[in-house]
Amino acid sequence: MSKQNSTRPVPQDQNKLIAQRREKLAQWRASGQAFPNDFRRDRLAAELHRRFGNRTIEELDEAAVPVKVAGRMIGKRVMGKASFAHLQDMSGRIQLFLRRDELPAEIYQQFKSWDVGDIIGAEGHVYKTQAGELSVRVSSIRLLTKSLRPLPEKYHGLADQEARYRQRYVDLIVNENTRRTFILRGRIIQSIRAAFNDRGFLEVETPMMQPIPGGAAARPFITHHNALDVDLYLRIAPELYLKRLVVGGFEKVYEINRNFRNEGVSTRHNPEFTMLEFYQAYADYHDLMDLTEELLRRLAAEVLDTQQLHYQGEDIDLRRPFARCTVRTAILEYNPQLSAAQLDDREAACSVAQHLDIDVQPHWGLGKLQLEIFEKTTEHRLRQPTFVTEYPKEVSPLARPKDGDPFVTERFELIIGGREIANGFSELNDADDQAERFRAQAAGKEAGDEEAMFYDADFIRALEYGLPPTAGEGIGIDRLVMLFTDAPSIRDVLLFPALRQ
RNA sequence: GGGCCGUUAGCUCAGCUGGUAGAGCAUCGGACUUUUAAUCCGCUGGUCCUAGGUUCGAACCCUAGACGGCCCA
Repeated sequence: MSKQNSTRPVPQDQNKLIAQRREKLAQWRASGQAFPNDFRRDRLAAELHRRFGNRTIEELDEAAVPVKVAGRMIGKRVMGKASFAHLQDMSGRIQLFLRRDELPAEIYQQFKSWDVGDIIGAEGHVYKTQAGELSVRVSSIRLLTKSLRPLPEKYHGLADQEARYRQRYVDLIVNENTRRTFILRGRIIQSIRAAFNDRGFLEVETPMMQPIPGGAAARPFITHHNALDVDLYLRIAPELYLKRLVVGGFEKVYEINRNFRNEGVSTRHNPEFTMLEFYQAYADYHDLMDLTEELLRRLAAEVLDTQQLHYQGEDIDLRRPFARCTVRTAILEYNPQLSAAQLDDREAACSVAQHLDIDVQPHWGLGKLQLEIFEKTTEHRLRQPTFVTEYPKEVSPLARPKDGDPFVTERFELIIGGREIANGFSELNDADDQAERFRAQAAGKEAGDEEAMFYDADFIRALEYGLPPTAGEGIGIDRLVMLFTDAPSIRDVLLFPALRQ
């Protein structure tokens, strides 16, 4: 296909197929209103299958239930004086059965000239064919919208990845699996809302445009507000605003919305992606791990009707208790050649990292080195659901230090299929400690670390009013949907993934 | 940012060692009153991603670029 001119006007009648359809539309226009909007359907395809699918031919003939259906004609088989067509609506497909002699004069001739892809409305009664397929036996039928462009071939559908992403509307028309993925995505989000509402959480919305981007280590997008004449950042996380709400007394809050990170695109990264974040006062990271485990089981049961997932050829069982280990013990378990002493000494860890081809930066401390070693050697090997805990304080500037071991924090990540699904921790609610951590981050930024955090004075002020002991967590919705829909790329779970123009 | 692969009819794809491009489906015309990848007969349909270059001659070889896929950073 032509890639460069997607924003330029395309020449009309650029090929014969479109020209033929335009000619049909021109004739249709000449005969009256070509785009009528007064047809009302009273059934969806799935409803017909559900209610009448197991009735016999005789029962259906006897009842002769009148129905009106509408949708896109996705198949058409003309056999002379009788025809079959398939109509696709939001819920599924239903076959139409038409006989010339049962339709008003001329209508059957018109129907024969309509094209696969046209939007039609049909009225008739519920019927079952000799082959046993539930159908609507049509007594009248109308063309509601002429389709000017031919659909992809019915058997192979649309296979070209680029076309599927750029023209998602076509992908959705012809690829059942694509429809299924996005229906499932909607259900997952619906179930998440239900789960949090049931637990007494309040759904909130916090700024997407922030004067100080915070809550994560990432490069932000910058935009400008003309009237106020200020630069604003698209948020990289809602975290600092949600914690302000807990200070305000909303002790259980959650938000499902978009985050933006100005980084590369890959099968796991899109510049805008959807995140669930939630905060619960009077809880700690252990409580959140328990909650997360229950949440995933509930979602799977509600949405997939099973707790055994199949992801890219791998079985992932949510029924078994999720494994729990620390960053340090996980590294040692998966790297038997390493000793604890090598992980606990900066010079030794630095040498280990360099041998792993990690591009070690001089300002990295032991905590950052441990994290890099973990990500390089261990994370991708954690296939079954695993909570990895006790991330170093150095790489967790918003997390509460662990009592008795202040080198690490009360933080965890949930890894499934080698990928981070969730990240949560007991929140740092010591305003002075947080101010100190922000200063360290700001110093890192000065030194050239583009992902380091800004000092957010208002957030410190909020903490000074008192944040109750709180735990908070973020769950990447896109990655969760990938897992549940067996999608190899994040682009497969985004309706309109980011692509070059 | 790097490596590998890809881009040919509306769609899915062939196209050998460089000799002027093919199939299936769809479309169009015809037949057909229970088909469902309907069937049968006949006919259409091309910016071979773009721009240069090599060559008597380029879909094919070379260079640069665009877009996409996968992997790595």
